Amino acid sequence: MTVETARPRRTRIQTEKRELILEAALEVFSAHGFRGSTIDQIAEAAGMSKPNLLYYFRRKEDIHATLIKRLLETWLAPLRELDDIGDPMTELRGYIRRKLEMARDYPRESRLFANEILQGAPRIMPMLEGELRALVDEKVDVIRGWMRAGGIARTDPFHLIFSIWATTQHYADFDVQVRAVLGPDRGGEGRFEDAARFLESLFVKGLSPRPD
Amino acid sequence: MTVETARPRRTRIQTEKRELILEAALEVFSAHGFRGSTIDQIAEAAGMSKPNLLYYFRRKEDIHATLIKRLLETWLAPLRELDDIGDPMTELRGYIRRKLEMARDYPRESRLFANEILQGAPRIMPMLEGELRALVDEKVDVIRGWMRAGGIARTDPFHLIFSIWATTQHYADFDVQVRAVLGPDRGGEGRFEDAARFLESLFVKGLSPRPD
DNA sequence: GCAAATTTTGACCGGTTGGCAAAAATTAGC
DNA sequence: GCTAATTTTTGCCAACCGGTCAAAATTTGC
Repeated sequence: MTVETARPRRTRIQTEKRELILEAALEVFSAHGFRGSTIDQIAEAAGMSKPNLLYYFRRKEDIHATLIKRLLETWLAPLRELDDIGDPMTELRGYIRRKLEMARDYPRESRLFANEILQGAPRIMPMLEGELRALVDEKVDVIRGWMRAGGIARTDPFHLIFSIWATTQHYADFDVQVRAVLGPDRGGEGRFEDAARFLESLFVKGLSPRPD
Repeated sequence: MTVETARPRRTRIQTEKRELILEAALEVFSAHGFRGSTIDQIAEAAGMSKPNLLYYFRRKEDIHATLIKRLLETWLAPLRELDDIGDPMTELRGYIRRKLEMARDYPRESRLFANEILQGAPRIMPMLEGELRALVDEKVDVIRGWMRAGGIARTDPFHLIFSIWATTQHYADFDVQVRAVLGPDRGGEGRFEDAARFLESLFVKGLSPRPD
């Protein structure tokens, strides 16, 4: 028995306007959280009136839900790519770099997610306990395999994943703090490369097998 | 020229009730953010009526501001303790442990702070650019000294501090995600010790000088 | 170019929210 | 025990917020 996902035939205008609204909503929600954002704000950011916006999304919740659902796809992609075959250390470095690139290129998505988790994940709890947990369990097994094979040091794979999430997403979620502390970007290749270099060396050295 | 901080002589009841309100407000604000929280919620959590609460704090903003100001004191304390004298690696391990203990013992404060930063730090920007930045600069110098002396590996001290903040606060701010992924606490010494052990080994190994 | 479908607008509504004011109740000082 | 100061309650209001509705404007299919 399959669930009918009644494909909602959309007109050209509907497709365009919905996209416009989602873009505006991402901007607003990521900056003020769900309750902190008003439909009026989103409507104004999208350049339309509130009732007009509500013609495309009947509820504020619907916009948010659509945004979150879409975000999760991109969000878990890097972890999904963590591959069994291939050199462990190279795989992990790749994962860290991809996560860091996401924090740089999609900071609003990161903050939207952070907002949701901070408030107790009221709308995505099932996904955390289901899809996310299953995926992490799967990748933890991969990492454990690497540890047994001596490719990386034996540590807690769960907390390893947490620490990669934390350090990379920090640059999106705590961006204003990072900027305030570092001051105006002083030339060079910029913060991103500095952060990438630091994290790479921290994790590579920190996880190298039998160092003494 | 000193700024007169007109000491507001308080009665016994005022002292007690204000404390009660702040405790309730911390609970509410940290869970729902500033805009997501209502005075009514806080009043109910404090066991009093809304107008009664407003007798002690004339505005919602005032409660929040008081909370934030108080939080910052405790928040920066661990970093202030980072001491020049003493073994570098021991100092850093101590700092990591203290930050992790704070995430465990004061998760609400951590989330209050995270909420504030996430929303662009509208109320504490000056403090970030002033007090916090100065303190970090000072400690960065200490760390640089250690690096020159060969006590720890040469890496970017700013990003080192960021990564310690990120990894430790993660356990408070993203608590629900950590719980969802790890599942019900399965015996043993618990998550806290696991996290402490992992982070300690990651940073100690990752920062040890000339490993090869 | 015309009818039907779609999109946009403006007016509105009920509930919530932050905050005020004044009176009533309580407490503190003597 | 009486008075003045403090605390609490009741009642309220104006602004805001999510959402509805019906009519007007526009676009689409032919």
